[in-house]
This record gives sequence, C-alpha cells and structure tokens, in this order.
Amino acid sequence: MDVVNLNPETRERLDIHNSELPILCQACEARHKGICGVLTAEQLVRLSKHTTKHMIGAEQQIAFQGETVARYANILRGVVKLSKSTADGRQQIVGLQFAPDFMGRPFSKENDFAVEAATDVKICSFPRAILDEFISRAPDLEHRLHLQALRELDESREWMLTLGRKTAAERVASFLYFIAVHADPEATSNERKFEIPLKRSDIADFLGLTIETVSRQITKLRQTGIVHISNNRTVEIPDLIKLRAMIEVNFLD
Amino acid sequence: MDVVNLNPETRERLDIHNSELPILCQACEARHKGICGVLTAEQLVRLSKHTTKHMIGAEQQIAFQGETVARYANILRGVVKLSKSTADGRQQIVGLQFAPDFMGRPFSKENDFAVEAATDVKICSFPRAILDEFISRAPDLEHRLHLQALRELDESREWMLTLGRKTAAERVASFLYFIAVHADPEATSNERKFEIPLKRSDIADFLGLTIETVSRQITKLRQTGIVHISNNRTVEIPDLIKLRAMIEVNFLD
DNA sequence: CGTCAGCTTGAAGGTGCTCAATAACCGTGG
DNA sequence: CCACGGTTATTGAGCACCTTCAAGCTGACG
Repeated sequence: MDVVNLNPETRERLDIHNSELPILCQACEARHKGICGVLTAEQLVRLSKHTTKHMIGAEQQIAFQGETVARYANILRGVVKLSKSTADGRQQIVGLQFAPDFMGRPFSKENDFAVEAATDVKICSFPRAILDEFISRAPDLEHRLHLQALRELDESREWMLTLGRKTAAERVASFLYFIAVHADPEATSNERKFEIPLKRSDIADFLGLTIETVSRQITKLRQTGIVHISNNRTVEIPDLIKLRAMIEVNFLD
Repeated sequence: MDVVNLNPETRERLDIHNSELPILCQACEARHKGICGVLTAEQLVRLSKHTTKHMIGAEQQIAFQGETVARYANILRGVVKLSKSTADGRQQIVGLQFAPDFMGRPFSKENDFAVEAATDVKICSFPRAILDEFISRAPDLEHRLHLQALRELDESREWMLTLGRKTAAERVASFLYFIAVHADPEATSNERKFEIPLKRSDIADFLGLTIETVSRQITKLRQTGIVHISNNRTVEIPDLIKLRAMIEVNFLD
C-alpha cells in the first residue's frame, strides 16, 4: 500500500519522504499537527535519537511546581492538567492540554506550575537542549510555539472571566462547553457526545469551586435537559447552541 | 553635546548611529526596551513613516471587544487595562500592560477583549500590515513578541489562582504586591512607595470582587500596618516581605 | 458480599454581595 | 474664600450563594 499517495495528511509536506523519517515518527500522531510538522527531516532524525515515548497513568505527576525540567514533550494522547497551589494546599488548575500540544515552557528553566496526567496519557519527550538549539535556528519552529502560547493566553483570559465573574451554574456550563469543543475540535455538528476527561475534584479545581457545588450544578443542568449525563463521565449534548446560550459573554456575535 | 558618546543607553547598539534613526525614535522611551530594540535602522525608518504618537486620557476606550484593529502600538507611558465582559455587563480585567509593552494580538485580526486607558497613556501606534511583514522576516522580532506572550501567560495563570482560590483579603494583598513590583520593576528595596494606577472599580474588576469589598479589605490591611495609604491612591509599603508573606503561594521558595 | 474511591444529597454557617447612606475629594464658579 | 455638583470612596445592615461538615449512594473489584 502506497502510504505517500493514499494518506491525505502526507500531502501537506511532499518535500519529506517517509523513508527518510525516523521509524518512531512515521506513524506519529504529532507528526503533522504538532511542532514536529515544522521540523526538517534532518532535525527529526537528530531529535529522534534522544526521544522516548512514555505512557503515564491518570493522576501521575509529570513535573512539580518550581521544579527544573530537563525535557520537553509532545502530548500524543490524553489530557494533561497544569495546576498551581497555595502554601496551605488550595489548588487551581490553570490550563488543560490536549494532543498534539507541546508541553514545556521555552526560555525558562522551570515551570511555576505542576504538571499532572488527568487521564492516561501518552507523550513523546526529548531533551530541552536540542529543541532550544532548533528554536534559535528555525524561525518556523518558534512561530509554531508562539502560536500555541498566544492560544493558551487567549484561553487563560477567557477563563479569568469565568473565575472572576461567573456564577457556579455558569462555570459548570462553561466547563462542559470547553470540553465539548476541545474533545473533538474538528466536529461541526450541533450535537455532541464525549467523555469528561476529569473527575469531579479536578473540575472543581478548574472552576474554583468545591466538588459538592460542582455536583449540585451538574444535577441541576441535567434536570434542564440541556445535557444528558450517564456513568458520571459520559455526556450527551443534544443542542450545543443552547449550552452556549447559558454562558454567552460577547456583546457582538 | 555629543549624544552618541554621552548617553549610556546608546552604547547598547553601537551598530546603529543615532543620525540614521528617525527623529521620532531618537529619544523614544521604547527605543531599546520595547520591540523597537530588535528592529534595524532601516526597518525603523520605514515604520516611522506611518507612526504616530498619541496621548489618551484615563478611561478612554482604545479598542472594543471583538473589534478588528488595524494598528498595533507601543505603550510609552501609563497603564492600559485589557478587559472582558459578559452579555449582562459583568466585567473582568484580564491583564494590565505597562510601558514599554507591545499592544496588540499578532496573527489574529481581532482582540477578544476591550482595551482601555487606566491612567493617562502615551502610545506610539503603527499599521499592522507593516509590522506583520517584519515579523515574518525578522526572527528576532517574533522572538521578542513570543517572550512577551509567555510572560503574559505566566501572569494570567498566576492570576487564575488568585481569582479561583484566594479570599478577598488575599486578593487585595496580591493586587498591591502586583502593582508594587510592576510600578518600578528595577527597584530592589524592601520599602516601596507608589501611586495605584487604578481606581477602586478597576481594582474590583481585576480582583473579581465588588468595590465595597475592595474598600473594606483595604481598610483592614491598612489597620494591620503592613501598608499605609493616603489620598486613596498613594501607597507606602514599609516591608514588602511582610506583604508577600500574606499571599505566599509556593511550597518551594 | 464487603470495601473503597468517587459522587451525590442535605443542613447549617460564613464570606462576599446588594442596597443604601454617608463621607472625602476636586474642579468650577459665585 | 466658601458653596456647589459630580465623581469616587467608605461604612453599615441584611441577605444570597457557595462552602463546610456530615451522611448516604453508586459502581468497580477483590
């Protein structure tokens, strides 16, 4: 079977033949959509020599708040949470990352947040030093990272409005909407079905609420018929527009 | 008087003689610390042909939420607030910008937040199109913008913890600390004196509180002696460490 | 069938909000 | 100089929403 001609994704970069690619990368989920999409075959070969793919179980810690981290990574599958804590243990999730996001903070030795697997996660990690060198030479790579930083900044600001000004009911609706659009970014349908990748305590930490309040609001939301939830995690949204209407934020839309 | 030899700032870039610089830029506050520091003399000349400096009064709107903006700008003086609103008018400030920050959202035609002068502000604005072209050709420029985006992302995440998990007292202390370190980033002293660049309603919108709560907490904080406040805006902090201790967030410090 | 983690539900209490009145500040003009 | 209106900030009383604490429920797995 001729992969080059048949796989629609490969058409994106005809300059690179699969035969030149490291085996590790050939069938990789992040090969085109992640940062590796802007690396040359030569760079991929070099990087792949120091690359390892890991599975990380849900709830496992990947990096600690304030820790110096020696490796970057791409997320290939699953959901990763970024969280900050106060000295007395209160916790706030400050970001969620999905495949094929890049994990790491360029130009700074340490993250000032903890990194933890929310679900089972598959990552592809590699040494900082090598990528840092690529960044300084390949403007395309820095551009790609810049775009991700800007997207995360937009999302953080959107979430600041949620944390600072929305009621518990609106926060929970905002969360479900957020997951609905991130779980399958390609989907266009007005009807969605997905699994919530977080447990209630994570949702609470993301929303700045307690698990009890989250639970109560989910119950209420379910009673309105806007969402159907079974087995605690499985969500069906018959009409995404209706959910969106509960959390409308813009004057002009 | 020989500016080139006497002004210590010019030593930073001996490759560019002031005589080649646009007059507009020669004594500019953002010439070295802002993004212009990475532009070539040639780029500065081209940019300066389409550049204007404005004064903007406090509380004046610079751009609306969702509006398409045709110009970027550098902040030369004053404080700018970025804010988002819900449909029913609740407001949240999602960022503050100080000189010599770059103002604008690269790679996206519109901001999804409003931009407003918090104090009287002086800016230097120029067309998007020209800078966008420079960005695609000058990796240094994109790097500089990337660094600012990452810094803003770090600050947003820090603020998400404040909004999601801190009490009113801690939020107000966090705000004063934030302003103390931003008002004069160079200062190292443990004693600080500055003017709060926001009025109470802005502080409330930044902290996700009401003005009444902000006012009450400021009164309480003043009574502890950790800060002295006169004329509503003038703050004296005799011991910044003590203020920092009220809002400690990290396990490892 | 018992145990344990995760989730839901209930009752009571507290933090911050709403509504309302008072006070300080500031530029303008008599 | 003080009087004046408008804006901004403080203070008070009552209440609502979310939290806290506690008990019960559900499903997975031995």
